[in-house]
Amino acid sequence: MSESREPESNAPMAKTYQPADIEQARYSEWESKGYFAPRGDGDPYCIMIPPPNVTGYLHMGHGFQESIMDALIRYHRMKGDKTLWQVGTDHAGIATQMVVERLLASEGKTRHDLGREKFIERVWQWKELSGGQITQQLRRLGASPDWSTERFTMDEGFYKAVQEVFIRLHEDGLIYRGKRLVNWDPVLKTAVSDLEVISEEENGHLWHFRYPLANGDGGPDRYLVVATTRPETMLGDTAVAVNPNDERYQDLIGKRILLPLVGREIPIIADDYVDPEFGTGCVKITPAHDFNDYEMGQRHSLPMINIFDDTAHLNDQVPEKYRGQERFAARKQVVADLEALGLLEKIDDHKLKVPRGDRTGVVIEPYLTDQWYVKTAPLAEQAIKAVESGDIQFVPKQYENMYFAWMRDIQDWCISRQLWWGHRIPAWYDDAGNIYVGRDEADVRQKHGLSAKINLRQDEDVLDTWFSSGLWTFGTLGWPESTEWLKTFHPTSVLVTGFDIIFFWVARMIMMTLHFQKQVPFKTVYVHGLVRDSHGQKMSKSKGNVLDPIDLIDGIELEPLLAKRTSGMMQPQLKAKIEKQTRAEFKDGIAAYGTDALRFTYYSLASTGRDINFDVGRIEGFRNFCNKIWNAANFVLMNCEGQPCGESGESDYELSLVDRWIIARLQQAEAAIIEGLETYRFDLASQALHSFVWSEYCSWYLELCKPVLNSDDYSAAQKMGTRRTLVRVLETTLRLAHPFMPFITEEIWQKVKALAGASGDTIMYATYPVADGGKIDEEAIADIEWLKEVITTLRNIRSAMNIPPAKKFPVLARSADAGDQPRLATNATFLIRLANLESITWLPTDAELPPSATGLAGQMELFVPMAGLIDVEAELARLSKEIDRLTKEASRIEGKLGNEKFVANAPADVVEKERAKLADYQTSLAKLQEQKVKISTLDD
RNA sequence: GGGUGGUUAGCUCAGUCGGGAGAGCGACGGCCUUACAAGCCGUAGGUCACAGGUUCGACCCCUGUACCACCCACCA
Repeated sequence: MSESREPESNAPMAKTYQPADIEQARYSEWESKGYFAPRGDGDPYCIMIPPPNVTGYLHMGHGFQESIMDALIRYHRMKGDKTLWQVGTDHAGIATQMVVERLLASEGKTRHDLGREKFIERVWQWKELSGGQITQQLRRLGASPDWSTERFTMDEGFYKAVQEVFIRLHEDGLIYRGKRLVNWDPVLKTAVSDLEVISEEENGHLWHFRYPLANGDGGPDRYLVVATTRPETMLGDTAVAVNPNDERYQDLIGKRILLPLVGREIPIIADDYVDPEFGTGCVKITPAHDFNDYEMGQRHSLPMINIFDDTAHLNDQVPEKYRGQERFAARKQVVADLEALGLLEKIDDHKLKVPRGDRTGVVIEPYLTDQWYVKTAPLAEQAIKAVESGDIQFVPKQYENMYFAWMRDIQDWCISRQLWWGHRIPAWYDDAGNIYVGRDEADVRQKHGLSAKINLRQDEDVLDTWFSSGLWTFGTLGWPESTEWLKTFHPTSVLVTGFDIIFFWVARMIMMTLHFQKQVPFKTVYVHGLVRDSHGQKMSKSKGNVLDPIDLIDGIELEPLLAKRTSGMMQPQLKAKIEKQTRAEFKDGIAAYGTDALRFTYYSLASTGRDINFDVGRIEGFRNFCNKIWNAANFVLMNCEGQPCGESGESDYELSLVDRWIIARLQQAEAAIIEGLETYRFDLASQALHSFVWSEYCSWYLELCKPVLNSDDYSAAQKMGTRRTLVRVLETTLRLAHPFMPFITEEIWQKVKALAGASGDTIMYATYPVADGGKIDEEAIADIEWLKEVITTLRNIRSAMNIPPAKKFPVLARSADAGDQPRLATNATFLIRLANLESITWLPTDAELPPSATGLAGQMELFVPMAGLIDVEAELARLSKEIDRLTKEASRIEGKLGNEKFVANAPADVVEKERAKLADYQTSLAKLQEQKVKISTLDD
């Protein structure tokens, strides 16, 4: 990493592009000068950053997402909008608490050793220590948020907003406390929401047990067979259910089972839920440990026996033998004991969905506890309408279906977490168990007229992290105060996010914001895909395929990269494989590509609605693109510095055909790039920019300038016109490219702005180019396209004939098209230079031709005399190939035109076009065939 | 079980209104040509997943199938 230095506008440009020399220095300058803050009186434009975890680090997904936001922000800032990019971080309750607990574990302690207060202190310390990392990394990406208003979801203001929201929702009857089954993570010892449970299919078993009938009901020789995937829960069974219409069991409904191992008598009940086709048609019912059983238990008023403690070990509701056993140990024991009793009928292999915590990966236990809930139905109704009405639009649109499907079937949201790190729930209990909600204890006492004698204790739990992030768009702008910023920037313009948090975050933000702010939080949701590795694999530590955006910017040697990928692994046995893989893919480590190249790679891959596969080969190509721009600028400066180029508004210049052509192409590029930005097609925008810069400006325009600038045949006015165009198109291109490649564009812009007659302290505030249709000179475009075709044809002959690049040769030309001769005359200099010709001579149509290699450009025939140059065989082969191609094309069109229905039904202009094409091909074919005959005779 | 997206060159992907299949990277051949070898010039490479249908005409519209990815759902 290079040391940062002050940018020097007057210093000559380095020979090659060295991003490390410019990026950090430029960023410091921007930030210190306060360029990122909103300014001016334009239309407000605002993006809220999805707040990354405060103790997190930047990964490829962030890099992608922030790059997209920054492009939008820089584009709108340059357009003159009053632009705010609100930045901040999230306290990320579970994730952060887990990190700190892991730290404690390495010291041999648990959070309980410290106690709540000390533990929270410890988390704050950790936050102060590591909290700056991700925001520093954001800076490395060139992100331009307004750092002066940075927020944190547990800062003072958020604390107030969260309390306010909780209290008001409670007052509105939209928050309630209830005892019911929740998803319980026995490692974290907290409830989690439905979204935090990932169910995946795993191999398991279906155990069939015999449940004998109770003594008075025909037992113990009569029994039912129940099937279960979770034998240990039988200790909490309070019924067996059958389908009411199942003929096999009609006589048993209402009778009783003597539950084995436990000795409890439980009823046989009838319920429609039971599928007679599945298993034996008999289901054991454990209302306290299964969501379906819970509902059935409620329907039939069954007792609910909770047999687990909060770590999923058996409690004293079970026979003594099993108490204290871990759930999977208990499973084995129960099966063994039932088998010993002769009650195990059989064990089948069975695939089942196993619910696991998304953080811990442990099996989630349905567990009966008191929790706080948000009643979501009324909120969801508004949220659905907002999207239906188009007040909020998803890009791409198909995500709206996903959103609707979830919203229409939304469950109440369990918002309490049995954690320590987070917003503590503003509720207090008296000794009688009455609940009071308020800002603090004093507020509660005052509000409810509770004397100091009454003992109050605050709820121990904290709120789900997403509860506070749901307030992000308005909470960051000062709510509940009605601030100027809130009025100016809310609703925000667009939310840029991944599909994975549409339910977690986007949906909840929409509900919360509509309820409290009476506005949508954002007008557009741009949903981007997941960044995967080059083979489409998810990046993960255990796969060892993780790329760090900072490593792509700064580069990294092989050894540190290996160390990074193999350290701190959960599964050390994968180390060797990852090492081998990494060595194979990055035998020389990763080069330093710089931020601009990384960003451009993201844009080029950002088509909508699909994940992106990140290939390091791509970034190299775009680093080369940066170098291309760098060198083009070098060339422009070499030719323009100290020379008149109309920088002071002089008008005594003359624009050539070539100048008018590149200006026209620039307008087209501008239109395409803006279209891409406006429609979130960053791939199309970046492609348009790339091809304009490389394939038009560099490959053709710069080359076409050289003859003008280096020859005495052109007037001062013509030269000035060319220099003026050269530098102004470059300057405009830099502005066009700035949202994508902020650093290199600023660096070069500072050096060319004066020559281009531009001024300003930073390109960030320069106006974004707008296409001017009046500058699209169709004639110039047609002429230069013609010129390119002629040059390409001649280069093609050179290559096919193996004429060395340095060897000049003469060319003869003739044409039936009257326009060709003047075109040729006008552009002869360019032709000679770019095709490296000795001469070019116009022939009358009836002139005698020497034996030549032939090429066609439109109607014009180009001849390269063969004397000493041309390989007859090669030329025959070339002609044959071209004749073949044209013949095929011609016959295809003949077929089409021979079809009466086509001629009758297709639009006239289409038919006419086909006819013209055919005529064209036929003329060309005739010429080539004539040549072929002529050359063949030489062959003998 | 329901739903969404995808299948186009060796790889990664564009493809607008239905009318002669494109880009980048890679490959191959030739060049240290006075901005750039991180470059220049040229070349090759496609049964647009498959099967039907609509149409004068289908990568594109319709139906079905296969495979891949993802989302949702309570079958013990």
